[in-house]
Amino acid sequence: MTAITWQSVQAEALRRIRTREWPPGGQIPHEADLAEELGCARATVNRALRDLAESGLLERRRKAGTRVPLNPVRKATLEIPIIRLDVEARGQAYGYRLLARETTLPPPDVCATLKLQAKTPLIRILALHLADNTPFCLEDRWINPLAVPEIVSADLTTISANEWLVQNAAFSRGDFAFGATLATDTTALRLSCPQGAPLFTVDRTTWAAALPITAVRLSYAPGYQMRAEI
Amino acid sequence: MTAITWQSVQAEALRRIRTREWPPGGQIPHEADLAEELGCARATVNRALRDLAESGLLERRRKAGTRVPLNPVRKATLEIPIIRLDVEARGQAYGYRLLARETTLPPPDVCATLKLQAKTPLIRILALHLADNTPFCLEDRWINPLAVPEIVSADLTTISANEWLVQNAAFSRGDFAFGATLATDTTALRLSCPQGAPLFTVDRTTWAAALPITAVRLSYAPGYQMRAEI
DNA sequence: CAGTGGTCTAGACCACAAG
DNA sequence: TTGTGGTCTAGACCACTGG
Repeated sequence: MTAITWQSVQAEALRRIRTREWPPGGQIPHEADLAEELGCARATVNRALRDLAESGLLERRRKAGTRVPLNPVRKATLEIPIIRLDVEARGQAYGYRLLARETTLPPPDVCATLKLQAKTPLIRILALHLADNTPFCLEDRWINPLAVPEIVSADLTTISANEWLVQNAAFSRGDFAFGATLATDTTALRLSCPQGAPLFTVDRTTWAAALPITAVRLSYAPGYQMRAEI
Repeated sequence: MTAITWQSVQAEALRRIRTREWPPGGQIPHEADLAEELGCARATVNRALRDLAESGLLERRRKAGTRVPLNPVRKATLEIPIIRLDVEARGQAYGYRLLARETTLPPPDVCATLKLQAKTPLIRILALHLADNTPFCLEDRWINPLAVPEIVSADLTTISANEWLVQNAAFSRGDFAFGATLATDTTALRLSCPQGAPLFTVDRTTWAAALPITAVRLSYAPGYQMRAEI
């Protein structure tokens, strides 16, 4: 008969935060006290409060205790699916077209983001993702063949580099930067959109430990929105 | 003498996923088996695998067991600070200017996102956030006074609505949509940027249970990037 | 129906950091 | 130094869901 779950403890904690029974900037009781008050084990309280701390609603420090932050930095979770699934989730038919593939020396900015010597040849991929036969997203990618040697023999005309890498190059770390850019003339042509249209872009870099795997810029067709919840 | 932590179990699990010792699409051993193999308690294995499942690297289902997903949907964590802290974290001086404040009937699209009757008057705020005295972000906000009555007497000339709401209106749910828009003439004027510049925008709606609190569009000055890690 | 993950407990020890 | 959260354990029961 365990009516008390960590979720119920969490809900009660949330209530106290919202009602300011636990005021912003203030300490809250120790885990042990709360456990006794609520009639459950300390581990249960720990689970509830740790979870709140991970979403930014509490700050916990050993010895210092737990407090309600004055300026909570909320954490939203962003789901990063492969592009094909993103399209299919919208109920549209996915299409893919490889526009270019070459092995060449990367420009300085790509070297910098990947922290590579300028003389390392990389594989460059240019590809278009389609939704219901209209351009959805333009993929401009650089791949480090030293990190994923199998890529050189991969057939990237039927499967996108995006998807191939997700399935074949487990990475340990990735950086994302979201921004807005103008459609240049060539980009506009490829995305079938007006020149000068505002494009939502994602710059992403992935690493296997210290070894850079790939850097990619995804330029989404006008109107695209990336969603998240909190 | 507990040399085995849930982090070490997680690292071992990650290794097996990366080396394909646990292949994509395949089942992995039960928690109990793993616990025995690794010489720790099942709770420790549970903590490690649950955490991996939360980042999308494993799929767990009662009775069905745990498997490595074929197309992992990775989860990135976005930190959403109040704008002032965002500016200050860049080492810039924060500034704020209230451009307009009125109580009026919202346009249909705002009613729709907030799921309100068209005849509900809302508070509209237009404000500019500055970094080192240059425009950083334009805030166009609608607030439901029924959700936060105290707002009507708040002095929003010195503290931004952004900050005031974070501190005074604990919300339970929020939606985000990130996109790119063109700077219109008036927006360009306010952000001191060329007309037609690409702007990174965030549309955010927050709720207290079923009660809509606020809808806001943040338009960032050209060049702004939002970052995340995985 | 039965196997798997989900969770709770009571107790213990430990790591960290504030004072 | 010492209080606080972080974690592990061993065992137990439960909830969900696949077969």
